[in-house]
Parts: sequence; C-alpha cells; structure tokens
Amino acid sequence: MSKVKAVSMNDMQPSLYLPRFLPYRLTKLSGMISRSLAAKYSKMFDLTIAEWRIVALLGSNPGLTAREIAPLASLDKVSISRAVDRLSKSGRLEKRILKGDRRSAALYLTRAGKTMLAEIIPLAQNYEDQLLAEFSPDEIEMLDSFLNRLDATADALG
Amino acid sequence: MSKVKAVSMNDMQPSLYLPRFLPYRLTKLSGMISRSLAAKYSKMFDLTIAEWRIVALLGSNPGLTAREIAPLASLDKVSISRAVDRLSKSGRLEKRILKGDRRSAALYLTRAGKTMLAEIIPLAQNYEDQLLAEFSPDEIEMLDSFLNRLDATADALG
DNA sequence: AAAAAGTAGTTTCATTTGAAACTTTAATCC
DNA sequence: GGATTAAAGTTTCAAATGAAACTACTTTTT
Repeated sequence: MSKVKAVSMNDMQPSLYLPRFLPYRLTKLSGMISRSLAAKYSKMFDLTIAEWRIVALLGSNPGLTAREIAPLASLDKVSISRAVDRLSKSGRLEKRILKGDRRSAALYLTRAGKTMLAEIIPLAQNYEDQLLAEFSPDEIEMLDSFLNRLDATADALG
Repeated sequence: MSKVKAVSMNDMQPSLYLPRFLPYRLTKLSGMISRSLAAKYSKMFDLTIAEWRIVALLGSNPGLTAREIAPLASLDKVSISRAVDRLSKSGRLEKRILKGDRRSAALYLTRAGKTMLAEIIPLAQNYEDQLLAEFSPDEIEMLDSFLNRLDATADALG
C-alpha cells in the first residue's frame, strides 16, 4: 500500500448528516409533539404524560392493575406508582385491593376521572387529526404500517 | 329530548386506543431507539446524546458556536454548555474564543474527537440501516417525506 | 462616551427521573 | 408447615434536566 494512499485513508472522515439521521428525527419529532400536547392539555388538566396514559387505558380497560398497565403504557412501575398516587389523591382514580392478591389493586376511574377523560379525548383526537390533516387515508395507512414495522424492528434490535 | 336519550348521551364515553395514538407511538418508538443506541454506543464511548449530536455536527461543520448548534441539534443552551464542557475536558473538542466577540467560541473537534467520530459513524449508520433493512428504497423515501411533513406540521402546531 | 439594553454562555437550584433497596404478601420448596 | 424464593408496589437516593439568575461581554441609545 502506497504512503499516499495510507495517508488519504487516514484522513477520510466519514460524515453523518444529523437532520437526516432517523433516531434524531424521531426524537425531535416526538419531543415537539409531546411538548406541544403537554403545553396545551397537560397543564389544562394538571396531568403528566404518565397520568394521561393511565387514565386513557383505564377508560377502555377498567380494573387493570399497575403491573398490567406497565407494558400497555410503556411505563415503569415507579412512574406508575407515582402517577396512580397522584391520580387517586386528586380523586380521579380509585384503587380496589384484589381479593385474591392483597399486594395488588385493580384501578378504576372515578366519576371525576371519567368526566375528565371525556373532556380530554376529543382534544387529543383533534390534535392527532391536525397532525394528519394533510395525509390522505392511504398515506395514513402507510404511515401506520411504517410505524408498526419500525416498532417491531426496534424491539428486536433492543 | 327524551329521558332515555339524555341518559344514554351522558353515559357515552368517548374512548381512545392508546397503542394507535400517534404521539404515544412516536414517543415509544423514539424511546426504544434512543435507549437501544445509548446502550450500545453511548456507553462504549462515554457519550451522552447531546454530546453525540454536537460531535456529529462539528464533524461536518467545524467552527460552529454553541448558539449556532442549538437549533441544528435541537438542544438548549444549558445542555450544550454542559456537553461542550465535558467534551473539552475529555480532550475531544477545543474551544477557540472568537476574535470578534469574546463571549463566544468556535468549536472544533480535536484529533481524538475526530478519531472517535470516525469510529462511531459506521456504527450509527449501521444501526439506522438495520432499522430500515426491511424497507424498500421507495418506502424509505416515503417515510422520509412523512417525517418531514409531520415535522413541519408539529412545528406549526407548537 | 457613559448608561442602558441585549446576547453568549455558565451556574444555581428546584424538579423529574429511574435504578436499587425495601415492605408486604403470595407461591414454592424441602 | 415453616423456610425460601418470588412478585407487586413503594420509597429512597443519586443523577439528569431545565428554568431562572448570573457573569462577561457587546451593541444601542442618548
């Protein structure tokens, strides 16, 4: 190998264009969306993202336990414990110790919790609709499938 | 309005299926990817995400200042200040106070910084390639355009 | 040209986060 | 059936984060 070639190879700097790097783009996008949603609605209802997710889940799945919520909401048990605590202190959620296992509690929205959820859902739905306003139904379906595939791949790589 | 109808309307609970809610999906996806990348490479090079972004940017844009980096890396000035501090303490980055404005410094990768970047880029690139391995070139192009559009829309909504 | 206002980057401080340790209860093992 | 191991949630503690205050300098105003 010639000296010239060796030098040129050492100097070769691979480069990476950050704004096109998928992990960066996804983080940036999800950050913008989360901040935007939090600014609009979390403040309005005094709700963290973890709390919002739990309330949304309990809306359609009343009686879930903390452990069951974890994978469905992608939250760890510490976050869930704190969120549940706050939600139950603010009277939006009720814990019912399980007959069969007293370490665990089935979680239910109270009337106040349901009322709040009924107010938030249209706002959340509307935000999502705005995000996708310029997408055709076909495009939405494609985006959906892309996200599912990326999710599965990322899961496999993790 | 009949009594029956009124009751049924009060009981009507709108519901939101969390796993299909775009903000949730994006946050989950970007979290999985970031954690996976961090586990693999950030540890390996003792590099936070902010540091990685700054190094990547300086690789192709030597001499940027902290203020210029902020929008390019989507980082706030506090994060940049800390990341730059750590990078310069570990000898990967060098600050050169600007002649014209002594509050500000042009930032450059040192030789060590460049060497490290040259090692990471192929790994990062490879990770992205794996994520997209099942996507055809056309699909990649579509994904790219979807992300750009979502980015622009989210920006407008924020 | 001194005073006021603004900017680049740093530091401080209070909050958020998550891993590890802990408590209580349940299941499994001699 | 008492001892051991495991599981559900909670608490603790240390690190990460980010808003606000601060420092050092520059620009604008009068």
